[in-house]
Amino acid sequence: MAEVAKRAGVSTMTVSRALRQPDAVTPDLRKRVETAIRETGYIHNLVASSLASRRSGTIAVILPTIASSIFSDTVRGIGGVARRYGAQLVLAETNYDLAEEHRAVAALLGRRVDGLIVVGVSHLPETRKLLSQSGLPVVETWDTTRTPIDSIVALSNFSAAKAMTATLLGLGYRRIAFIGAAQRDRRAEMRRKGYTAALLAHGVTAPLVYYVNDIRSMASGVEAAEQILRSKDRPDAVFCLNDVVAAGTMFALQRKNLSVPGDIAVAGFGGFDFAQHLIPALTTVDVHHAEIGERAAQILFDRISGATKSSKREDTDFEISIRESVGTAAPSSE
Amino acid sequence: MAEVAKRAGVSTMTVSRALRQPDAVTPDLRKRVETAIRETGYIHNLVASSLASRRSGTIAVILPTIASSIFSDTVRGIGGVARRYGAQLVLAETNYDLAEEHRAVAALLGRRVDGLIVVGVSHLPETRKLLSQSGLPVVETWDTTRTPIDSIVALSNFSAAKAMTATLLGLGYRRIAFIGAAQRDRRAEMRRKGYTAALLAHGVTAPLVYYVNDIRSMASGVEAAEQILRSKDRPDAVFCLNDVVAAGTMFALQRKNLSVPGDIAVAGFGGFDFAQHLIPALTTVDVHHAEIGERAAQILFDRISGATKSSKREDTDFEISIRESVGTAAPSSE
DNA sequence: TCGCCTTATGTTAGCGCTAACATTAGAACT
DNA sequence: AGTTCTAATGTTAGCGCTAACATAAGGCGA
Repeated sequence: MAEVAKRAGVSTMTVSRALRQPDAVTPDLRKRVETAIRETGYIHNLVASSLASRRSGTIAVILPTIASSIFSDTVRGIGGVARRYGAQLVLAETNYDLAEEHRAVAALLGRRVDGLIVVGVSHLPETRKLLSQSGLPVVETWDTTRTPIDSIVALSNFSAAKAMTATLLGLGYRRIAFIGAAQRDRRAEMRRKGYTAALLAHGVTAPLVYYVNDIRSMASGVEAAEQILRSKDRPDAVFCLNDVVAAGTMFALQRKNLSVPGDIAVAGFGGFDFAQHLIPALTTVDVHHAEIGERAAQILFDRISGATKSSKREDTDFEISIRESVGTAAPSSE
Repeated sequence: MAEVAKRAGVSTMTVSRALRQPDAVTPDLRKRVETAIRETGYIHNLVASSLASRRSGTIAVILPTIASSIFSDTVRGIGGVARRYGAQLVLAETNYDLAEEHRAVAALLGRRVDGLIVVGVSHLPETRKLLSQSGLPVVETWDTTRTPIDSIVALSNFSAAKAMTATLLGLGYRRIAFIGAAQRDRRAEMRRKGYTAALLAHGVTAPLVYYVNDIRSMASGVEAAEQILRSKDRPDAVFCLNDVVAAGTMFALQRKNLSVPGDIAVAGFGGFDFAQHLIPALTTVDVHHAEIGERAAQILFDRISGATKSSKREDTDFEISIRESVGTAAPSSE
């Protein structure tokens, strides 16, 4: 930087300003600085800049997985807003593991990110402590709680799953199974509870719940289908914790010569792009992925810039999209 | 850090060492430092650490998209190796845009990453310059070239596509169409060329190429199917530049009442996890995604640690997986 | 024309850590 | 016991920037 300054005949401070707030520098000088930068091939050292300014221009996004497009639209939403604010995203993957989440949070705080967007509200106590003590803005997403760490863009997995289950009941399905996550995952668990609640509200007291190990992979649908077929009293509908598993289950059932929705209806959760294209088109709970990301990012940058002082809560909607994978249940023999 | 040092009764240097190379400190002191860290809630400032040590412990991964799981297994492969080396990943998405790639590279060099893994070998001249002048280890992947910037984990999109096309020809298909990318994308382009080369080698001089806009989305398959149906002499097979588009095309064709592979065969590229689960199971060029990531990361860390001095080239394999979406062409009337 | 205000640029002193060297204590030998 | 070596810890001097203040230069009204 010193060399650029010398070449442009200015102080390093002017170079710094030309880089960070071009408007604060006379056009003439700015041009000279830019020329000098080009000639020397200088690259602004953002590490030193972060240390001196105590702002890294970086925000952290912590999510369970980057596989299967589950959260990629949320990231896209965040990315769009981040670009407007000239911030860079650092993604960390936790693989649905709270200990890994803790490690990621610690590392990112060490890198002095300006704020964090986290998927989920379930964290280790020490992670919560770390985040709240850091004083940084934090936005939790994709789940709901009465005690967020800071701000939250909430989605009620419970209500959404309950609504889908109620819809299936309304269509005449009676033996509705739920495919949940064997691994600990609060969002999957809330969906299961929403499912159970809808059944109970309808007087059905015997939920049929099966679990799969890897909720990111369609292969789990094969597992699910096998469990379903082994059960003595076959369900007439299956509601899966997400669209990936639902698609896998739907295809696996068809491979076992069951017709969907003729013999068994299938519904998913998430409203992923691919769901509408499958044959049969997958019924799902449509969640506004990108919007969640955008709103979370907006809240975060409002806090970072100081425009907002207090934590904020926003709720997001969902829609039940009934497609071909769900029909109307034949009048049952009950 | 000064406070931690005082509390533990040591110098800051000892704290630094306890943090960075625990083995270089007496167990007794180490324990005292760890206690002090816990009591004070101290978080190691990696920004200052990076500045002082000139190493950030961070590597950049630059990819076209994080959507649709196209590169997520590659990232997973990189991540596994990075963890072993205690490095953190910073992901940047370019949306298949070289100007965005340039911006990402500039920003990441500014953050003084220790090395970069890039998808693709096609870059703006200034990006190439930036990367080679940086002196940092760079590993290009997922494509091949005789003039890599530094190291490369190569995959011949040309040969792979050629092999798939030859296989289809071998199965009796004669009017094979190719679905390519409307946007500029070297990997897609090389696949198209491989397709054309195979046709030519077989005496077919009239390639049938269609283009879709968004190669990350199954919706593009609908576009593709429409174009195919509009063509006056319908193809008997379609080879798509990737599995996502192939799946979309396959379903869209079926919705237009064509049977796959009865009326038309469909093949994809990539060997994504979901391909085998679809109905019909999707024929594809199987690429070892995770392996590409692992090998690229291994090369990168060998360079970063100084174990390797010179750039390295590794080639990766592919396999043709014929599945249900491709059968045997009925003896044609030609 | 003078002083006052505004805006553009420069100066100084760190940001919080670690490289490199200096020191010290202890072990191992004669 | 004295010497030499080794390993553990401490000291000093930055890493490359920018915050905060200081200064200089121009603009404007009276």
